[in-house]
Amino acid sequence: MGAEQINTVRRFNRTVSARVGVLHDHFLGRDRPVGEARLLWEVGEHGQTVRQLRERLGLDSGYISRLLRSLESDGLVTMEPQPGDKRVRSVLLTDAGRTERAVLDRRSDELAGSLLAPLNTAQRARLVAAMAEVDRLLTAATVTMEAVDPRHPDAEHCLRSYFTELQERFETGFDPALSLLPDAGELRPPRGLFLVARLHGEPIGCAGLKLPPGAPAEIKRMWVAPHARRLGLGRRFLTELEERAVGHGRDLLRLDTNKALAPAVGLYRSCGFEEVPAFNDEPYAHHWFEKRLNRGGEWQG
Amino acid sequence: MGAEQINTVRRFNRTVSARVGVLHDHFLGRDRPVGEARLLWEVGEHGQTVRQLRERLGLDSGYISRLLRSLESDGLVTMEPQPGDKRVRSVLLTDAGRTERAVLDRRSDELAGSLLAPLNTAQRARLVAAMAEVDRLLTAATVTMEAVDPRHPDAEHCLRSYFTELQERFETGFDPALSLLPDAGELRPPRGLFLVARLHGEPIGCAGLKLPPGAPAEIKRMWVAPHARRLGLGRRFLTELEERAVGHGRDLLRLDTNKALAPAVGLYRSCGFEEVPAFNDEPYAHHWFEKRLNRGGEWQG
DNA sequence: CGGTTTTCCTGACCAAAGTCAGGGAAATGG
DNA sequence: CCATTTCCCTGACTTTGGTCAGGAAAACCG
Repeated sequence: MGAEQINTVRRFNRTVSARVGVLHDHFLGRDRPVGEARLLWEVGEHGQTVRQLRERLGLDSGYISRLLRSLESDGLVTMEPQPGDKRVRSVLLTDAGRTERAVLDRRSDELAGSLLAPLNTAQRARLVAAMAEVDRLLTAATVTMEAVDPRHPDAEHCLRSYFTELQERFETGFDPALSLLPDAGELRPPRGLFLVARLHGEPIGCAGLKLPPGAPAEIKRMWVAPHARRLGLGRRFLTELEERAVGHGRDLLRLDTNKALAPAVGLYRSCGFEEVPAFNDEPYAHHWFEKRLNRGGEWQG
Repeated sequence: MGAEQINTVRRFNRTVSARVGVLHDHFLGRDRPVGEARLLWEVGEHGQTVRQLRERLGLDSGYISRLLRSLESDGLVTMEPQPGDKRVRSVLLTDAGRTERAVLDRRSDELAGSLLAPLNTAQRARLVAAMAEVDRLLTAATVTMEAVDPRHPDAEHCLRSYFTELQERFETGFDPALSLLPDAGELRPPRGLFLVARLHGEPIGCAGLKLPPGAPAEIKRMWVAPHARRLGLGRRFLTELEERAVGHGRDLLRLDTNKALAPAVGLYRSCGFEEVPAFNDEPYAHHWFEKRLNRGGEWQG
């Protein structure tokens, strides 16, 4: 990335910290400490466990406990042990808490309005569009990818969602028993690997890589959660898997896919995969692709 | 502004506070309090007066004095009375201070880099472009406009810059003595008014309005500093002056201008001004415009 | 020249934010 | 069923950020 880009980002950071960051906190915490206000906000309509709050806000457990006690004594939240595990405590908003949260909500609207107010219609439209773009791309940049065991709860969550989606999208439905499904062992070192993408700790996508000895590497079970699409995650999965395949000394990467997954087919093509004749008997596949990896992983960014 | 716009801005505020704001402070203040780090940064290469620092950071005078003393005892800054006015104290970075500031600088680069790193080339380019747009428009939204006395130092600063610019741009040069210059009294209530635009307290533009009894209102001496152009300030001045003219019961607004000021001529046209025959003997004018204000001030956002 | 204003500094004070060590109850794992 | 771990709470503590009232020195103004 160029120095010019870095400078633009720095100017942005500066302007936005000053204009949005500071105001945000002052608006939010007008009649109660910012910490409490943020916490109240994070509890949300449906309640949260203490652990979830701690992770999301990145605060010390003792500190958060004290903040919660303060909110509780103000009658804004109630706390009760979870049925399943009585060590874990759930935090719920009371009616008063909900009211207070609505106030924060309104302030947040006010702040947003105050940013737009001095601008004319055309400028507003442009600012809002640019903000949406920044939001989308920063969110994309926040997504982490990590290799995990295919039995990991996050991995299993993604796989279940993946199969459910296939059932809905394939004309013929989808029966895992008929498909050439790799078992977990094939997607776990040393015979393969399995990536999970997460946003704020929540799993939002997965992709597996088979590394069979003496045969080309093969991508399996790539999936991105519907609400996380259009963030370039598919591309990022492919790049990451290519790099890892190269790292394992492979020079050819394969995959098969179903015609119902049109966006995926387009993605493969645009990432340099070429359609080839069937290289397996997967009954649900209509397209087979492969890509040479000689100097792979550098085709884009 | 629509609910959809507000929501986009709110999502933006949230994402950006979390990603940029928090990181910004933590990166900056890794080994010294954020307050001190920000202050050290603001002192900058060329030094600042205490007053300038106070205004820019918006901090209490006692607080800033203590922060400075702490930086001084760490050997990062020196303070000395200004030659001209010994009450005012100038803050200067020592070599150690410069080194420390360079560290902050590098961290700021790192933060910027870490935001871009997970993205591919195309995404980076789009993010940087969108950030530049947000920066530009938020800066525009930060500009304040205030009516001041034409003798106010900020007003005089703008007027001097304005005349200097006219001298450079007019083919014939510009001699104030030959021009139909309103005296200060004509641009001060009750006979008129004078607006100054400021960004972070610095004057960056001006515009005067004559409200002669029994004659149409007239715009005079509109100027925007070169570094603040393309922010829509010209439009904003016109809108503001139109509103104020309407507020004073006027229904016609006039102005004259020189052909060397092409962008201004374009602006007047696009804001609904129509060219009319000369209505005065201004020797430096080539174009005369007017605009009906029946329901003025609502033509745009 | 004498009163007023400006500029910065000082000391006293405070709340918010955060850290750390430990402890009790519940769950887990051999 | 016992040792270990997990989860949270508690109390004691520190740092940071910030306010306020006043005060000394310099500059300004009539």
